[in-house]
Amino acid sequence: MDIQRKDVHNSETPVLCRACESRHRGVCGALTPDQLLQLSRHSTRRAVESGTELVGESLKTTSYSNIISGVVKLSKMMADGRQQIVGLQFAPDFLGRPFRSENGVSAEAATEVKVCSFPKAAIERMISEMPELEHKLFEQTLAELDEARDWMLTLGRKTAGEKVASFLLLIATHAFPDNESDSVTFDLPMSRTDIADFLGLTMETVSRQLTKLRKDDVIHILNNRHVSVPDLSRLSERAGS
Amino acid sequence: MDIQRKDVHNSETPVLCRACESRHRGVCGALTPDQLLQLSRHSTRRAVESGTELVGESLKTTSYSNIISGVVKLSKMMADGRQQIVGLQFAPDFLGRPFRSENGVSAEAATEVKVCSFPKAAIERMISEMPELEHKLFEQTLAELDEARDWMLTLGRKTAGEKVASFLLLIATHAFPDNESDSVTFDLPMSRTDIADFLGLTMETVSRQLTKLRKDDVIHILNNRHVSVPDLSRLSERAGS
DNA sequence: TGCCCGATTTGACGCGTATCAAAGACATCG
DNA sequence: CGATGTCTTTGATACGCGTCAAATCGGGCA
Repeated sequence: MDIQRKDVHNSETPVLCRACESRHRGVCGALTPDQLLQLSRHSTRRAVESGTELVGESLKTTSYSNIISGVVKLSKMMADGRQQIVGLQFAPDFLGRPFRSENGVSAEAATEVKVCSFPKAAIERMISEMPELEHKLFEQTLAELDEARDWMLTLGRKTAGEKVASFLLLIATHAFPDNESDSVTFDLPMSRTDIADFLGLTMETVSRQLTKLRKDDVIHILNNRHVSVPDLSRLSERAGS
Repeated sequence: MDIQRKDVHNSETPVLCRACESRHRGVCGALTPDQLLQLSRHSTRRAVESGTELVGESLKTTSYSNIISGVVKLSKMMADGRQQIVGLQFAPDFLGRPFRSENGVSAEAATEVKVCSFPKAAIERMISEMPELEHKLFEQTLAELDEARDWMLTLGRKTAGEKVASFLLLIATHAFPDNESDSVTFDLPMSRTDIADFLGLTMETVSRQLTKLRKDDVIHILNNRHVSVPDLSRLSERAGS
């Protein structure tokens, strides 16, 4: 089972509502059936391949999207090319921030991504008419802020080994939000270079730390992407706390 | 002129409204005179000294505050004591997040801080009655998220020298949001240890980098706290971008 | 199947920052 | 005004991670 598959719903209806209504961070739980219908008239569903830039300067300013499946990375870059991934978004997160033109974050598909997009004007009208909807977006933003701050602790204070373990734990958690057992299997949604850019490390250091976790039998890796964690608590220990 | 003084308004009226109504990130611009009056009946204004914990487990859950003056640091700590400051809040920021009990961030006065507090119940009632107010809080949260992500780039990808320059720039900017000239003078709102915890460095490294900036005449420091920057653009170069 | 090319791993080495320790500055209080 | 304690600076050394380079892996395609 891979991450993408995990977050796909089996409905084929190309409307925003069906894609996300039952998910906690989705934006549509706040809408009435009528409103969903209205919104879905303007929405378009599409799949983009890994590496596609979803938000640079262009797309974001004209539309918003719900992530149906896949993983999107948000990143910042310095003038000299140094890059930092500042967040990962999983289905059913909302992509594109209201009331902002742009602040220098670019969004790129980390895996193959399916999104349901609709025009900026449509969602902004609905927001102004429906406090409920704004509340939903507010909740997601608060959750993102929490995640950003958690990650600041990781970036600023953890060792390379702890960072890599934290990353694996993050992916395991998001891929299986309600996993109860102590073991998990999943696919890494991104390359070693991306992981390094997320952790503030180099590719080589990420690789070495993964090797160390493998040698210590904390994880198993197949084909560079399939990861299985036999005991989550041992991984958690490695992550610091 | 020091940072605290800068953000104090000259009104002595102990109501929330007077303290923040004209500031961009204040929460009260959205309220009508009647509502301000109503709210100010429940509000209490107080000053706390540097080092006081404003939000650990206790205070935050029962009240919200507007920062009238001073600087508040938000931090996270690992089990073994490693600490990371995940944000600084200046007047007229709002302290205490709606719809959340707590997520492990503690808030501590970095300088002497004046706050205007009011009961959780009062603000939550007003929020539910006034979309405007929620919108205002949403805007602040979005701004905090931007700042958090900017700082993630600093933590993950900048060198010690760039980090320290970025910090000075941050303080200069927040102390004088609309400074036009190329030179500024301000007081550091916190100790070297705090700065280190904000930058993901050690105290010693912060000290060495400050010394280097001083030797290169990018900044001047008096009494370990008074900083003057003759040319902001030179400091900005040191910060990376 | 075998070749090719990008991604990943592994190795050797250097640098930047942490660590440990001591000296110096500054504020408080007798 | 000098003693005391805390914060800051400075110095010497160690080590983790970055850098550069080469080897190996894995997937795509003929």
